[in-house]
Amino acid sequence: MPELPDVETFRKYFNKTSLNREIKKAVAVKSRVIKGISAGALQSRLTGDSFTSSDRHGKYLIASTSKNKFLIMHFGMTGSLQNFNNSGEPMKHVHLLLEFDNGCRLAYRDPRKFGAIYFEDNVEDFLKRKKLGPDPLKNNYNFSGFKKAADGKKENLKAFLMDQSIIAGIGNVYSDEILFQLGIHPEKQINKLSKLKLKELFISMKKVLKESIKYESSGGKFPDDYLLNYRKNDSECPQCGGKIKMKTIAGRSSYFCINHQK
DNA sequence: AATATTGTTCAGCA
DNA sequence: GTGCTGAACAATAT
Repeated sequence: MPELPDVETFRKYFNKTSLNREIKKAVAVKSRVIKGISAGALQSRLTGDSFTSSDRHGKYLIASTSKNKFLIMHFGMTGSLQNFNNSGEPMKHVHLLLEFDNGCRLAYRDPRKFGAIYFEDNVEDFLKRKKLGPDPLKNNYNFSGFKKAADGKKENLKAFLMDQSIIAGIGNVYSDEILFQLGIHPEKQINKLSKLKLKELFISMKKVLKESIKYESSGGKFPDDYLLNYRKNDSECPQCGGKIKMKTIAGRSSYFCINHQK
C-alpha cells in the first residue's frame, strides 16, 4: 500500500533509472488504470520524449517531460515501478512499459489495478481536481496550516490524518505509526487535543514520514520500536510490552497499543 | 470455496 | 456542510 514514504522511494528509484533518457518505445495496456487518455495516445505522446525531473505530492509521483507534460502515477494498493535490462520472462500486470535509449525498461505494474496513470498539462489543476491538501514534507507546509485544518473538526485523529484533502500522503499504515510513536489513541477526537498536543502530532507526523523515507532508502529495515513490524493482533508492543490490538477505525484495519496509546 | 484486504470515490443517512 | 458507513473496484492469499 504505497503511501508517501513508499512513493518517495519509487521517486528516487525513478530518478536513478529514468531521467534524461529518450523514450524509444512506450507500450500502454488498455485498462482502467490509464485515466483520461487512451492507451494508444499515451504511447505516442511519450515516444520520443524524455523525463527531465520528478516531483511527488502525497501519494502521487509526478514526472515532468521535456515537452512540458506530466506523467502522473498513483500506485493504489499494489502498484510499483520496476526497471530491468533483459527481456526474460514477460512480467505480469504491467500497464505501462517504457524503453529508453540505453536499452533499459521501466515498468509500471499493478496487479489489483487500483492505481492510476494520468498524462496532464498542468499539475496545479490536477491537484485541485483531485482535491488534494498540502504535502506534509514540502518546505512551505507549517504548523499554522495544520492547525487551521484541524479547527472545528470533530473527527478522530486517524480519519483526520488519512483525509487526503487535509494532508496528502498518509494512509492506513502511517497514520497508525504516527499515533503509535506519539502515544495517542487513534480514536481520540482532534478537537480534544490541546494546542501543545496538536503541535506534537504535527512534529511526530513529519518525523515519522521523514525517517521512514530514510529507512526505506537504506534497505527497508525499520527500527524495532516501529509498529510497522508488529501489525498483528495480540502482538507485544515493542515500546511498553502492552498488547497490540486490531480494530476497524475510520473504515480501516487499525493497530494500536492498548496500554500506551491513550 | 468463501472471505479479508486495501485507497479512492461516491452514495446515502442523521 | 459534517461525520460516518458501506459499496464498488481487482486480484491474491489464506
